[in-house]
Amino acid sequence: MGRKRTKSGKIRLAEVAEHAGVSPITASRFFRNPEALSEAKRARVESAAKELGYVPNLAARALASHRTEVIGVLIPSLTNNVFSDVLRGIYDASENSRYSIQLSNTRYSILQEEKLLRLFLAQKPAGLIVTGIDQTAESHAMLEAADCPIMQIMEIGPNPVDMMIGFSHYDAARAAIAHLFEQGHRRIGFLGARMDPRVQRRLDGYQAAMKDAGLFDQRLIVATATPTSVTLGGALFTDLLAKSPDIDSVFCANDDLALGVLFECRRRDIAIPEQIAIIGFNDLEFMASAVPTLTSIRTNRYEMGRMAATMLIDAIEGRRPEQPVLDLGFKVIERQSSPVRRSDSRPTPTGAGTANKMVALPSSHD
Amino acid sequence: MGRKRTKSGKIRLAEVAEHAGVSPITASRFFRNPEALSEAKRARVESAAKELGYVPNLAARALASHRTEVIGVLIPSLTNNVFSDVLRGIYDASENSRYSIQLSNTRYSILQEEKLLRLFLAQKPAGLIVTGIDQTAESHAMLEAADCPIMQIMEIGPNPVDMMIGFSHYDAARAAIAHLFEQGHRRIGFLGARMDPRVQRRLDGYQAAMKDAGLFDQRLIVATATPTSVTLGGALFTDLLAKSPDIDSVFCANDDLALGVLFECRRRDIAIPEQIAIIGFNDLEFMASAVPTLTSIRTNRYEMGRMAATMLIDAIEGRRPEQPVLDLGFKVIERQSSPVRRSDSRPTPTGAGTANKMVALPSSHD
DNA sequence: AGGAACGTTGACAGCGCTACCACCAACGAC
DNA sequence: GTCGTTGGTGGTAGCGCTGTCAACGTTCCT
Repeated sequence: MGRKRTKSGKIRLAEVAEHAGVSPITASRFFRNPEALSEAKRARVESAAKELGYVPNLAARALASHRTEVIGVLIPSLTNNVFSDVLRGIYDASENSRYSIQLSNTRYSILQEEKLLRLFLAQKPAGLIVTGIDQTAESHAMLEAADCPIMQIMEIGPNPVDMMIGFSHYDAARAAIAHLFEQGHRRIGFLGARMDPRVQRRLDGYQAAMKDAGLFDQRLIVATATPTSVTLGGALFTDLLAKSPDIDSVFCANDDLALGVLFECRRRDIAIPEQIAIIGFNDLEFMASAVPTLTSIRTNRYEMGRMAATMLIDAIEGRRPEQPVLDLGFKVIERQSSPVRRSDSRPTPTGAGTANKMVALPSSHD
Repeated sequence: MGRKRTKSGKIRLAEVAEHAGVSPITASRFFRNPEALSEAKRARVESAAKELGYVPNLAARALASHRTEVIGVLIPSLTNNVFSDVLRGIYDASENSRYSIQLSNTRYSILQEEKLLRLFLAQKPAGLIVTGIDQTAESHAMLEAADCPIMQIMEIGPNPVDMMIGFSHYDAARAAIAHLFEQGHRRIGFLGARMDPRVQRRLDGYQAAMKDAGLFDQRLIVATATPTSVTLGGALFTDLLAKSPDIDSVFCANDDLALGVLFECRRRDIAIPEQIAIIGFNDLEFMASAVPTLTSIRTNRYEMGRMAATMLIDAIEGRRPEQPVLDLGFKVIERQSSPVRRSDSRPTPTGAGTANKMVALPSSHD
């Protein structure tokens, strides 16, 4: 059939064109912009390609067209459940597109991020997804100068490079504290691990809420740069108890820590929620299953990834979104670990806001 | 300086060569095989490249050389913690190599895997990492015919396509059951979710061990195709209790299920380990932190990913391993959820093997 | 001394595809 | 009827790099 083959025996576009009785350029157009072809030729090329089992050579395409069909994704961690949900959304959204995902791990280092960004940009990606809004100045400049759509995820903030999708960690933390206030708690501890920018903003939200209520106390805060884990949750809670034995509740910056606190309370025979209330962050699956079930802040991680990739692909293909910044909000999911305190139903401290329970809140941008 | 530039303003190899006062091909060799150059030219090219900020065009390289520097990775799930550990190992190992990772999600479908394999192979990857040993016949044929190194991970089995790294899920399950036998348990339930080939083999191992001991009972098995979760663990355990109220222990095919069982026991006021012993699989981090701490089978997931990528890269570069199949084994990690039963110290049933506690076992291939 | 052998370098010709421009018919507007 | 205009098509000329092979100088052997 095909008289000329590449050494590897692969079918080239020229063979398809010949088989279909059209010029190579017409065949090429079929794959890039089928609408430009007449009905007849389109059908001919299509059947020829199928018959020959043609698969385009992406390297040649990239070389000739000066662009690739690669979407670069920079995330800080592969271990963290939070990111695997986001990633799943990204992969799902890209699956039926022509774009492929190129994933890299910054390990929570903005210097590493800068290095990877340089690497990515050199290959002219079709688009880029980066985590957060805390890039180095150099990274920021590169992103600004990039000639492809950029999507920042996980957070929203004031100066999007291009598009942005996320939620306010600050507001979410405030809502968590507001919830505990409503339930009658006053001595609310904070547990944080890793302390990346997003956790830091949760801490900021916590501090603001506590200060507004006149309840701030430095001794209520236990934070570490150590990567998060369930075990660490127990350890941090132990520290917290040592510093502030009189706490009535704990806000954990993520759910792993909350689970660790739950187990530590079991070990110490501390009753949840009677002695200590717990609220987590992210609403991982196990929170609804624990005993007692654990209150948490639900964030739309899968949706965030899916939307990010979808919007990015749209932008790549010229369909720029009307609204480049999307706030996916969060929900306070109330469970057994933070019920209303009947015995102590003081009014909600002022200034702490009033989160509607179980209702999605678009986070107002700081 | 550079008088000729690509439209995008990028430095090309030719510029570097000119700047260094050598021919383009010499400059090219510097990046592929620096040892072939003389000391002097090597230094000249190196400094010229650095000075100009040269970044090679991978598309052009791929087109000219008929190969890419991409390692394709096919995994069944992005959600499962197990795979994120493996992936982290793969990414870590590839990070300082010239190879980049192209990840795709088969969603536990061998048909999807076949499709993705076809796609990958068309782009001539430098190497391929696939999960498990249960490919379609078509996939298997493609892998056999591929002209790049192939690594199968997560399992070991009799007929490696090329290289293989993993452990025997069958043996690991048998070791889990042997451990429970040793502790004096007889009515051992099995809980399984998803029932992918690896979980199936764990079930096989469980069944074989139980049959060998003359303790097999179909009513002890609860398995579902539903994806795993902590909540599901509770539900499956509830089913198990309904079918076999007299169980003395449960082998959970993964740790999420084990955690779900733990919580369900709390809800039902079933004492662990006094009434029911629990053993999980994978030894996720939280198992050591739960109350009581949970016995599990430790598998070397990160190491598996790291070794897989390392060996694959070695093979790509011509350093084929002396031993193409690597058994990473497993460990029984004994914790509070499965202590020795003093009150009932019958001898270990025969035929169930005797796993050395806490000692790594290379899994003998079925 | 002559030749082989080696290490180092360069010229040339593409890899498979697409950007760019030119072309041609068919059509309507004036 | 002439002129644009449009939609469809094709020719040409690379994209930036590397495979291949030839050529060169040097060293070592006989």
